[in-house]
Amino acid sequence: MLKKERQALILREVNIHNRVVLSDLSNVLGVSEDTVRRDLQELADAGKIVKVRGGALSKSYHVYSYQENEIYAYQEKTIIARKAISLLRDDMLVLISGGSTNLEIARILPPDLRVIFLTVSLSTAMQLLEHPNAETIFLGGQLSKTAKISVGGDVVAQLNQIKPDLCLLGTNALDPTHGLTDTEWEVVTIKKAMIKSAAKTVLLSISEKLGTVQKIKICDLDEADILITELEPEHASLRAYAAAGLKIL
Amino acid sequence: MLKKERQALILREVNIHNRVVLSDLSNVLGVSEDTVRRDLQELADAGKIVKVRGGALSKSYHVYSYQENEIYAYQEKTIIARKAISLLRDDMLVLISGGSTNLEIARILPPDLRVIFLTVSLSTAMQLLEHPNAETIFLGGQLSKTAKISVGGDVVAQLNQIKPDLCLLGTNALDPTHGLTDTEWEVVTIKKAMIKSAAKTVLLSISEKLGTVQKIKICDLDEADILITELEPEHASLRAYAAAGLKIL
DNA sequence: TTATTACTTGCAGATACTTGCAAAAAACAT
DNA sequence: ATGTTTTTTGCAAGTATCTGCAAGTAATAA
Repeated sequence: MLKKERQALILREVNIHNRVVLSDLSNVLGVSEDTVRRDLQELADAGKIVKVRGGALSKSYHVYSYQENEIYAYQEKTIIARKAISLLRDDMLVLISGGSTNLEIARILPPDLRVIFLTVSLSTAMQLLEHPNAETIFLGGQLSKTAKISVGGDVVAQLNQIKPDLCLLGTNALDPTHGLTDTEWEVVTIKKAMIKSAAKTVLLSISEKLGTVQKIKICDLDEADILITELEPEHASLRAYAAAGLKIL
Repeated sequence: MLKKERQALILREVNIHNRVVLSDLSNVLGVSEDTVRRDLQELADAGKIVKVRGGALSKSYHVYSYQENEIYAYQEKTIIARKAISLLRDDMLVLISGGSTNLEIARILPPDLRVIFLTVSLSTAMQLLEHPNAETIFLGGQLSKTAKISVGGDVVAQLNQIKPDLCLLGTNALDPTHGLTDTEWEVVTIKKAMIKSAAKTVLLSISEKLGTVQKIKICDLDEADILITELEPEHASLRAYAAAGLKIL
């Protein structure tokens, strides 16, 4: 059998069934596993499949790619993400919300970190799945078209039954006197439940959002524990938040 | 034998069998391998065949290679999606699985259709959220890294408590005698529960998957109700499935 | 931990390809 | 027809690629 023929057959198999196993291919094609492995490697190098240990997967299963340039204030969010990651330890149970900062956390999560994540956000979940050692549990429910997260009583009920070590909460608006606020009733309900559920709540916010207020209140600042921004902890604009009882990172 | 004559024979052989092997041609034509190699090279230079090491392939054989970013068999999947959509009615409760065919359904869903979707697939859910009138409920649980769907007992338990009108099930492998099969234990468990839960199950499959078998069985064909492929319902390769009790669309 | 499985690397035999060349064949002109 | 030119062909030497094996390493499972 010609090499190209063999590779075309492999590619076809991957495209039809989404995955192939190396040893199966070796049997079916009548060549050594080494040869199949090299074929898979070539197809992967050509970007036609995704090579994984013991076989290969169709590329369409990995279409979710996110373009860092499109994210507003990308630099700041990366700094925040790094700080947040420093709080994570192996075997923690971490509740994580949606938003681009949390997406960035999921993206740059150290590969060897073994954490169990609970999330209500579709995009955060998608990104977490790319991580080799993270386990991801999605709290299901009715999906909000705007926020792209699970909302509704079911989610709150599920949140009441768990006790995560940490909640990484993306914020919409944050103010020393008005506390944590947001725009959507459904989202507020979920965030309230998340904060109540977690042992510690970490607020993630770019400094631009400091001192801004939205229409619906989630909670006062003292109900959260840690605030992470891209600024130095001693920065003047953070003093009011430290005074409100938040630990600043 | 004249050179032109020889090349015409080679070209015919390539067009009929999609492939030729250099050594075979040398024997059949009674010329040295070098000569055949030069002939193949000329035909390749003229763009009539594709030269590969050890032989040559017909140009159409390479169709599979040149659809990089596109979904595999996109045309076929669109046809299937349209047929599946014809089954949907306002106010139906529809269970929908993952896979690119279901993604296409979600993408081309008529905007005025008011359907409640239940899904375990992250990407299907994402796409459904783009629809103005569809309500989407995500059945949460532990997420499978490979299939990107919720798996585990929780999901099965949730599925047991609902009675959807329709289940749109993307298939991996389908065979008249071996029934519906798949590659992953967790996925099989979920699909079983989906089929059991729904009043009617619709199997979505491109014709290439017909007659293929994977390692783990989901169910026999008679446990599903409708089969949708891109082929005409009367097509010969569908007869065995109709005989097994499936309605063909 | 150990056992197992998959992967990497290097290597050697096999196979296929390139190049140059000279003989054979074909084409052409006289 | 005959000789000349051009093209084609087969061969040989050297090179490149492919393939399977083996030893060692890394990742995963028990």
